[in-house]
Amino acid sequence: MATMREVAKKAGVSVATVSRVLNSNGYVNDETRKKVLETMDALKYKPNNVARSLFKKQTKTIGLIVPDITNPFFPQLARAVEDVTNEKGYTIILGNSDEKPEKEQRYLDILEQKYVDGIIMATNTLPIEHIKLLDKPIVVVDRAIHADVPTIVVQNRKGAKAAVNHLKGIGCQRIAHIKGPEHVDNANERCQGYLDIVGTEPWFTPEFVVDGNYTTKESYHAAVKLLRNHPEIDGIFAGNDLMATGVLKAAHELGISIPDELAVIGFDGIDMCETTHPELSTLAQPIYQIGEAAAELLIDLIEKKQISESFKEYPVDLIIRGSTKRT
Amino acid sequence: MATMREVAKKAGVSVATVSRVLNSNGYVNDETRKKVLETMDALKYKPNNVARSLFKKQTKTIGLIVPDITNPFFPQLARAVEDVTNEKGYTIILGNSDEKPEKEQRYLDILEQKYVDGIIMATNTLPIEHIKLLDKPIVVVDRAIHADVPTIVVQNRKGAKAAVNHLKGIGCQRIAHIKGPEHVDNANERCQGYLDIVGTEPWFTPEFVVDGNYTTKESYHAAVKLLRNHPEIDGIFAGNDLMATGVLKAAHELGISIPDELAVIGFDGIDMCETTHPELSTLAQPIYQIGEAAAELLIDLIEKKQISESFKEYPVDLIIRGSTKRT
DNA sequence: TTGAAAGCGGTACCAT
DNA sequence: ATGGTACCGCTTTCAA
Repeated sequence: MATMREVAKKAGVSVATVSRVLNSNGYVNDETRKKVLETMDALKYKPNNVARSLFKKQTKTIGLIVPDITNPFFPQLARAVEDVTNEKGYTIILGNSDEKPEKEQRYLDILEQKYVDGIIMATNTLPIEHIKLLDKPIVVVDRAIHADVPTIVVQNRKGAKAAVNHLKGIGCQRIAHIKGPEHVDNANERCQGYLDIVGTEPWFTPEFVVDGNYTTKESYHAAVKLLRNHPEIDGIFAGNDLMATGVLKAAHELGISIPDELAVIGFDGIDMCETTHPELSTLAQPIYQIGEAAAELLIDLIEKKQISESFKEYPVDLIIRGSTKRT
Repeated sequence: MATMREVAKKAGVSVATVSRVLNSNGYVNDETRKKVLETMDALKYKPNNVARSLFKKQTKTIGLIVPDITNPFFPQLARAVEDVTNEKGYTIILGNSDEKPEKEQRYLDILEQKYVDGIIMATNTLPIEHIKLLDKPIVVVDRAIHADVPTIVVQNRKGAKAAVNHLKGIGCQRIAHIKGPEHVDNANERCQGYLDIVGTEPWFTPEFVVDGNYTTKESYHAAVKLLRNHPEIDGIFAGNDLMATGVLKAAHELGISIPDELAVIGFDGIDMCETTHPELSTLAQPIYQIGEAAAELLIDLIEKKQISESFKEYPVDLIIRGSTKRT
């Protein structure tokens, strides 16, 4: 790879001049510029961004840490982040944390050493102090961890209430909840929303809340057990769509018809909702928008622009599909 | 952020010494080392990887370019790549190309300027010369583009044949194919495999091959039309699982029962196969393994290790599930 | 065992 | 309009 010095030498100018034409700032004679440009071409010169970053102290790179890119929620988010940041010349480093604080911390350290310009992170297992130690802009998505940290989330509790109310509205009498992981805030909030609505009903029992760990498989097993023990259950609100598909599977297997015997609703609004049969009702998060908003906020933070609001809570949207559409 | 100079100064040694303890090479007195280590701690010193990269000419970063991370095949692949490379101290930059040559080329340029150590790429729209111009290790996955480029793929044609033979085996008499994008090699190979088996059957007509562009939605529309025009079709081989779910939807909507009236099989083996109802038969690629193999190959290339084989073609695995399980 | 100093490939200030 | 040069933070000879 040719360096600036080589270009300068061959073109018979100084590196300063080459730098000027490269960045088109400062004065440079048209003749000279032309010659330099030609030499760059001839030498197939490409600027070395590492050197540039060293001086400028900015890498035009941002870190994106998600629990697991394999969970369909996150690719959509990542895509939005990439689209927005890429547009502005940034590139993203992707990391999976598996919700493990050590992995998160490790990535944070690495990203810091790589001098990324900012970080977008979906987590809440990490102590807030560690995040504050970072002297880089950071935006947290999906899970609010602290008022001081710029955050993009959705109205989990409100959405959960809407979900359960919808189930009640179509006539469900016994509504159960498949809950996400204990240590994940949004799982607890959604569970809380569920409890807000049915927690005081005479029929309610804590047995109606079972753990599905945000995965299809665990939800499936939990649902089979639940539905066997409690055939009276006629509505299930799953903490996310992945778990809702697990419920669908369980119902199919037990010969329970959906939505008539059992209505099912999820949360998230991932693409998969439309590929199940029946299609899955859900509380759709504006996933792409969240990613966009996070990316835009982060870039504003990086570029030290005026920040209008560093905490955004998006509403979620009740989407009624076959799994809760009774005739 | 503290720099090496600050550490050196505070510890009363030279930067060279600090560098030595940092990289544990060269001689350094135990006393001195201890003092340096302490000062590093006190100053919360973290080495600046940009500076280090500039000198070493390696960034411990690799680029991963996929068509669209939103397509469920790629997160699984990305995850494998991340797991393997991260283990060896690398970090990944993710890029979406949308199968557009300009975007691919743009990313290649950016990655080159960022001095990534190597690139893994799923594409075949890019002219081979452009790839060869790159003086960095590169591994191509999912789509073979040229014998000279290290590649990890699967036996598409063979797998497609197995899929169609399976359909025939369960008694399908009229088998159609939903095809992926024209410009994607593996889509053509799978189509070719289909034609190998049924192309010469007396009933075969080109109308039985329709385009689904590897997406659920387009496949759905194509399938609806196809099944309306040709009610005699009793088996469909879709070029990927996403399109197969589109077929499932179409069949449900048209009141065609699966698998008895219509058997459906996909290709890829993404997780989603198990969440549909009935579950989707498929030719499963060892997606995670492919990612691992690509990552390992790339790292060997980067570290200039002996390469045993630079072209690997994995077999695919016929997984029979409800969508082709006739009683 | 330690330090001085020359880079790595750019940027930007200060002269001219 | 152009050139000389110090410097970004680290690594690695070469001497001492």
